Amino acid sequence: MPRKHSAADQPLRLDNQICFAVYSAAHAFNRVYKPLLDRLGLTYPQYLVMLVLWERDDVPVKDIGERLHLDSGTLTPLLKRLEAAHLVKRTRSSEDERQVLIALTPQGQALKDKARAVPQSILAAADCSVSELVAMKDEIVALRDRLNAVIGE
Amino acid sequence: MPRKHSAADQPLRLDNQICFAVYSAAHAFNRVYKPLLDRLGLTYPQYLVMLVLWERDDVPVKDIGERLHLDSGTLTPLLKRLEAAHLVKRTRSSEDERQVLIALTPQGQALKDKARAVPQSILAAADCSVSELVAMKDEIVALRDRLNAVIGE
DNA sequence: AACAATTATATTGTGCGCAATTGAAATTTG
DNA sequence: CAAATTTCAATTGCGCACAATATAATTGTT
Repeated sequence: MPRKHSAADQPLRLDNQICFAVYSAAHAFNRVYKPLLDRLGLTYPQYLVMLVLWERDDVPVKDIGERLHLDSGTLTPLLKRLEAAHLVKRTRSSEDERQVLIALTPQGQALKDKARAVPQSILAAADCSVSELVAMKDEIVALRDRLNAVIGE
Repeated sequence: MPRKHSAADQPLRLDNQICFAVYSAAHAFNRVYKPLLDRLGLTYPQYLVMLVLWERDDVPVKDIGERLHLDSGTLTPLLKRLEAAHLVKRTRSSEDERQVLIALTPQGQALKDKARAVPQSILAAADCSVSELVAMKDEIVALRDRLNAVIGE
């Protein structure tokens, strides 16, 4: 008897690819964030860096990179733009001259208050319960970590 | 009595953000795909375009853009690179001179065979069952579509 | 101490991704 | 049918993202 077509039957179909689901969801998030972050004067990757710094300040570039899985090629120019916007200060560590420590300016600290409205707006846009989102987040993180394990880190 | 800290308590913590889970998962996929797609001479976005074309050929740029949620600013140069690689041909439609139709070359068609190994490798890297992946994919697509609904499309 | 290996950041080059604008072709409207 | 509007692709400019390389500082080894 004839079977229905399933994902396993047509692995090259775009709509069967979880990677495209993730890819397009990331872009959708970006588009939802854009107007919210425009008010803060931040791009989405800059917002991620600020989230890291709002948790802990005065950290080397490397720590931010490990947290966000980004390298210096991405972070150096991004951090220079944040410095130009007077949100962070970049200073070479005196203990280890190789390191550049990133500290928040008073404006950078103050921006955290304006940022508190952002997660609420995102939650509203996602249009589902917090517990559902947390469950999905945990699944996606677990998948991400398995993928990262393959490429060795 | 004291409560445990939950995601809802600390909405600005990086690890509580589903958007970062999605963002970092997309990058993880990219890194897993890279060595596989290098053998095909494709980047990941180029691979997505080829997936669309392998399903249906000879389509206007706009159709590809709608399928992948990408605009001409992204697609025009990407398609020119695919043309330079002799994988597609770009021709203005005679019926509607505004449209540029994208057709696969014989090499572009032939590349599909080499691409069949890719999804298997990704499945292995994801290290979980097909049914789990399909379930996650459907959840992520549903979330993406709710986000897209908010920004109006 | 001298040398080699490692580490942290910076730089260069390529390819997205998207906003804003342009220009040409098609459609709608008066 | 002519003018206004809409549509499609291309272009420009900016900001990631990452590979590859460079440079300087630190650490490890003999």
